[in-house]
Amino acid sequence: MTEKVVTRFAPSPTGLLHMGNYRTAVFAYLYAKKMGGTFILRVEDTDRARSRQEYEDNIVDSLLWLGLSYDKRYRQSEHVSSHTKHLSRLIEEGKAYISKEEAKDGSGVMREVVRFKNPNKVVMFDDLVRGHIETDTTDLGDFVIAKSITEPLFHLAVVVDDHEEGVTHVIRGEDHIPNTPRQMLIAEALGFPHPFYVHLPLVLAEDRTKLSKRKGALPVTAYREMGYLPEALLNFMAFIGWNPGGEQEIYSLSQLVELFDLTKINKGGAIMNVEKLKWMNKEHMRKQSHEEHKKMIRQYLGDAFPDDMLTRLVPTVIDRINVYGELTSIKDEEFGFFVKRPHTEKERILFKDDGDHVAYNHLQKVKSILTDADFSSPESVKAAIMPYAEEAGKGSVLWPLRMSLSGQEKSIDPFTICYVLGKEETIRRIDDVCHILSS
RNA sequence: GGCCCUAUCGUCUAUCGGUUAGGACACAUCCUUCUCAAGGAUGGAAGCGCGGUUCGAUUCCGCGUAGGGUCACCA
Repeated sequence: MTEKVVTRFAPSPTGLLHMGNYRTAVFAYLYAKKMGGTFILRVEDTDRARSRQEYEDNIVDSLLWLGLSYDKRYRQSEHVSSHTKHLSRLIEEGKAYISKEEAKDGSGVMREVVRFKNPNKVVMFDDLVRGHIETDTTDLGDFVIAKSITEPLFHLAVVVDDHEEGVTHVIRGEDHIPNTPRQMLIAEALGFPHPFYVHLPLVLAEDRTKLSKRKGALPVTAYREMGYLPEALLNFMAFIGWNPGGEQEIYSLSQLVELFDLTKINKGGAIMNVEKLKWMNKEHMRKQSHEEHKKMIRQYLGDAFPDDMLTRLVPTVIDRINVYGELTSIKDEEFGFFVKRPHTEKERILFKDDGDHVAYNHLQKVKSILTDADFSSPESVKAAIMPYAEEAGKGSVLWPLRMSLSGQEKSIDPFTICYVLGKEETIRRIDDVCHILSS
């Protein structure tokens, strides 16, 4: 019988976390769920001076938004008494000692810190993605594991917590590889068995260095604010450094859980490509229902659009954006004319060298066709108009029609515009333009 | 600099010794089209170098090269 898998995501609440950070959470979650195990969120707040509640809140928000629900959540500071207990034992057994030395803050005052007594040995472990790694710990020296008996530091806290929570797989970024030997030394001194180590390749910025805030990495909540779908972001993050094989790329969270396989994790770091993320977002948008589309679009378009008009407009909007947030900048230009009648000068209505009367006659004819036309879909409108347009010249008919309705040189096709506007408004706009042309 | 890790198209990747080295994003061209999108088709584009092992290496090993990570009383 194999042991039940327990993984954890252990961020410190000292800032807003970016995709590189959450990507480790994605892998830890996927593996735990795949194995029917437990996923723990441990907030590493041992640096009490830098830890902030708002950052912790942001971490929780982000995780839940992504769909990475944890089975347990706690703060490392809640376990200090346990850290202290094990630390005392280490000191009693001579495996750690209190050292009086000058504070590193430059104040010159003498302070006591707790150092681990390094046995100076070679430690080795078999990383589940990188294979065998061994390090001579001699050059690590007697490293500090606590500021005082009641103020444990990272390495000690991690080792004690992972053991007490029964963590079986430590899944983290490869920047933690150098920390692993220290933590193994502490675990051995405490008599704890070693968990499996899984060091993930790093998420890189454009310059191939570790992604970081100062290189422009955004907190994941910023992607939410930009109108990305959590499923898309999750899918994207799962595919940085991992691939199930095969050619499908769009997967839901539950499918990812089903497919996840630790042995298929890559070793090399990967640059995150925003263009691909946008494409993936569009693919996930396409999987949403009409109601979901409408709800999201309404958030960005506001109340200016009557409900029935918005319903008709939804498919076109979805077609034209990759991310909902794009609507913020294009809504007036691309969709504003639906709710605000365009004001168009005579010259812009004319197609190429056509004269006023040509456009006027075409519009009158189209108007009479549309008066009896079926407006139930863009296709039905198109079916009504096209025979005449084919006969009279498509540009000469369709350009003035589209300009009359939208006032835009570049816009959605005229049939869809008619359909969205509805018969009454369509005819009203044609009349307005005919009025201008005949004056 | 010490220690550690990594190496297939511009980018993300497939290949578990034998393939015309496949896919996706991006890009280009064409089709569609009154315009702009969307969509469809096509195309260019890769195994870091040198040695081994092997009948055969992108794949296994070594060396080199390049890149990255890490060296706190942060995590």
